[in-house]
Amino acid sequence: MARVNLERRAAIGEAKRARTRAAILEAARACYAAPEPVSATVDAVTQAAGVAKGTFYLHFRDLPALEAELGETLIAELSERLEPARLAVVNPLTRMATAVTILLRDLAAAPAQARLAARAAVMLPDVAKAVQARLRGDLADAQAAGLLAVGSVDLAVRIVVALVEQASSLFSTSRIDATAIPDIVRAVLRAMGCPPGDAANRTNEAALNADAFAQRTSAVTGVVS
Amino acid sequence: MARVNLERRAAIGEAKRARTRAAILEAARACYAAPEPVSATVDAVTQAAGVAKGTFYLHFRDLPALEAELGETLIAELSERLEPARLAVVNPLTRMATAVTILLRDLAAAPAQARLAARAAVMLPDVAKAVQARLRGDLADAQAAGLLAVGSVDLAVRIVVALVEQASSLFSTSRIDATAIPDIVRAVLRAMGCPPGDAANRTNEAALNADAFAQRTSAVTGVVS
DNA sequence: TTTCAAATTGACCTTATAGTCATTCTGACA
DNA sequence: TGTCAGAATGACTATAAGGTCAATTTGAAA
Repeated sequence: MARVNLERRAAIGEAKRARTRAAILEAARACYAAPEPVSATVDAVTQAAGVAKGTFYLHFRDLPALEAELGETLIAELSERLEPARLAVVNPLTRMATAVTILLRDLAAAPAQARLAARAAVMLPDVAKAVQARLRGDLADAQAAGLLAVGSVDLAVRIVVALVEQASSLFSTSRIDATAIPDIVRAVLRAMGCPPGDAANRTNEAALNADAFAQRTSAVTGVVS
Repeated sequence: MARVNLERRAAIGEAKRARTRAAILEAARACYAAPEPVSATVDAVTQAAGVAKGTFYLHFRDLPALEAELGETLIAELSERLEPARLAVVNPLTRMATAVTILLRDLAAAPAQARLAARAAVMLPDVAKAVQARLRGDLADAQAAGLLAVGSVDLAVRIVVALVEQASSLFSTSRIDATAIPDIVRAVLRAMGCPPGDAANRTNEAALNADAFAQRTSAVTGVVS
């Protein structure tokens, strides 16, 4: 009887395995983004993915492990979405305003994504941390340039995060729509210390920047049902 | 054998009953205000109260029913704490700033109370609604007086709530202390549309108002361990 | 067509929590 | 001091969720 090539054999299942793993991740995204909070359980995820419960544990140690991976994906997507525009804007406050505008537009356009983001910010500290790191950089620059009225950069970061998270939560429940975005961005800038007129100007500039970098939205938001 | 007076008999246990009920409510407060989020379960509450599980169900239909009652108590306490100062301030934005200052000072002084408030705002929508009703009144007045840069009163309310909730959460984890309060109040006022200088003036005025109404703090915050 | 390592399955176990109820305890009154 | 309605108890059931594993299915290679 002919010998079986074990290494070859070991590679056979990889495609199938990868497909199942992706299905579980995708189902988890859908669960976390569901309109009424489906409690994110292993049973719910596996049922949504159409696989048996045991299969879950072949691919992830437990639910937190899956959440961590999902979080990394979200961070990568956010980064890919925001960095190009951020790199193109020199003034730190306008840069921050541009990123906030793009982010809020995406969230307004995709409530499911907004729900996912809102929950990720609460449940996945790493996602929040990664976003805040960039924000902290911008605000530290602003402080160095004498543009920041808030005493500590850390507090300024918290203020921006609070406003964006609130907006995200309002988008996710459709209590506001995209037309409120400039109002929110102006409020963020004013909170940072911009005089009202200056805040309005920067918000307009941020909107133009966001227009210029508006391509590829679907690549990010199209994934979630 | 002498007859027993049944109506009289029915009233016998009332004091005992009321004491047990109060103990359960108090234990629930402690659970919700615990440093690391003790999951609020019937078992946890009854154990903290030193009563058997069945006793809980003699006094409350279920956990949501207890939470609703706890929420009403919190609303009443907040109202008692904030209304006197609010009634004394004429300008709506300064009134709002005064209320925010008093609230944040209380929360800074009592982390357990801050934790309770932070969780109540998320878990007990009625508490949040009641507070927001007052806030909405102030901000509607401000809009009528042309003091509001935010387009909709509703959005303005959300912005203030977001900032106060973020602050509450930071107090509850001791990531900021009371010295940050003026910074936060100024940021709130600026977000509403006050020019930076005006925001600073109103914040100072609010601090003086808060000083004047600083009595009785212990009556509110002393309850929670 | 047969083989077999890997992938998958789902019944089963464990733990945590909600909620019930027959039984026991308590204490003011007769 | 004995009575007994009401208060309290805690063992009990039911359910939901995490996690395991012996048995079954899959599919490329032989």
